[in-house]
Amino acid sequence: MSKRKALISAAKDLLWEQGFEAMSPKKVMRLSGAGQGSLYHHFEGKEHLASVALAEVSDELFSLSDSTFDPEKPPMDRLYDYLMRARPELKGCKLGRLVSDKTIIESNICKTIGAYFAHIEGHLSQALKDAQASGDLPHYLDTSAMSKTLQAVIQGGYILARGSQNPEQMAQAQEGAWVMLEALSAHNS
Amino acid sequence: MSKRKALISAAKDLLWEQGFEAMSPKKVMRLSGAGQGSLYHHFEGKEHLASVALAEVSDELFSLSDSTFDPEKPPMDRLYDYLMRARPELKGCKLGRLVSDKTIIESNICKTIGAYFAHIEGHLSQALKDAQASGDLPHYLDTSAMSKTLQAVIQGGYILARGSQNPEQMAQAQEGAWVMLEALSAHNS
DNA sequence: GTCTATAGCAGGATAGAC
DNA sequence: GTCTATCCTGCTATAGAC
Repeated sequence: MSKRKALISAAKDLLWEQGFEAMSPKKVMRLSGAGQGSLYHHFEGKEHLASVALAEVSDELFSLSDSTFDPEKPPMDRLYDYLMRARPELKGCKLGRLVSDKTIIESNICKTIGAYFAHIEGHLSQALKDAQASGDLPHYLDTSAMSKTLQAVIQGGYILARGSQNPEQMAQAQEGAWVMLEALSAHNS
Repeated sequence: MSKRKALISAAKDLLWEQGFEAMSPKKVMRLSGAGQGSLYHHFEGKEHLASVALAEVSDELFSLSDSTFDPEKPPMDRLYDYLMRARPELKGCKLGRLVSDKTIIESNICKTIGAYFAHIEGHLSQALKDAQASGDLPHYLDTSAMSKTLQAVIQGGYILARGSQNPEQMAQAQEGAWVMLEALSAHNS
């Protein structure tokens, strides 16, 4: 593996484990086995490296979500699979975890995160509309608002789990969301 | 105002605005008008100061939530008031904002945050149970799971809003949660 | 492309005068 | 209690050899 790839890989790991602030160039170097020279030859600096690493992470998460929201699947299955998927409760969302960082918010990396959120929201919104069209959910529901709500349940579940140091918090947040959705669906039939 | 109080006040502001990592002793000193000596006389160090400051924040948030969840109020009103309360979308929850920080998670401050989450969860859980008792919500709903879900919507709403730099994301996440709850309530009657 | 050496600067804390 | 001076460390980046 080239040093460039090793650096990106190490950065991805550290960004997820420790966040942007804590991802120091030295840690990246140690974890990747590359020296200072390689880092600053391939990247303009820490922020640039993080930007490239997170673009890769974003790609991976896009793929994962596109598979979860496969339009061939019945809409309620898509919603179930998204809501109930096993998640790294205590580590957090690889992108959402970073929004508390000031540098991230003020940089272009923020756009990567926003684009990811918008992508998921689009999938959720579509699934909810499809569920209405197929008669699984009542038409009076505001699918645009609900798509943000369901996405927020996941991002918030990570926060609760980390704050309590208890993975179960995420599991219950997920479960509760599905229960509510299912109840709305049942009432509609 | 004593220097001690000034330091705590400055720390509270900085912790909310910038997080724990970014709250350097120097910034606290500049904002509070106190010198190094005062800081290290009254507190053991940065972490101790943050701990004291966040204990105060926790107290304030406890009071706010106790007022929101006044047991005299009808349960659905309590839930509405909690879910739809205006919030500092882009700044985030004064406590929840900090869970991405490694130092916070590994310190005793984490317990303060966990206790706050548990407090809110208790209020939500009680309100949901009361709503069932009063016939506002169907009994088959899992109130324990749903309380985590609703709390996660708020915490997650902050994440979405910050990641998109768009306050509207929080508003919609809130709105969607209330719409779902209301729909479950209407169906029950 | 990759390395080591070096530099500038800020974070975090201590010492000791007042 | 509060101040200033000082210290050590680690973060971030540059320089220049190989």
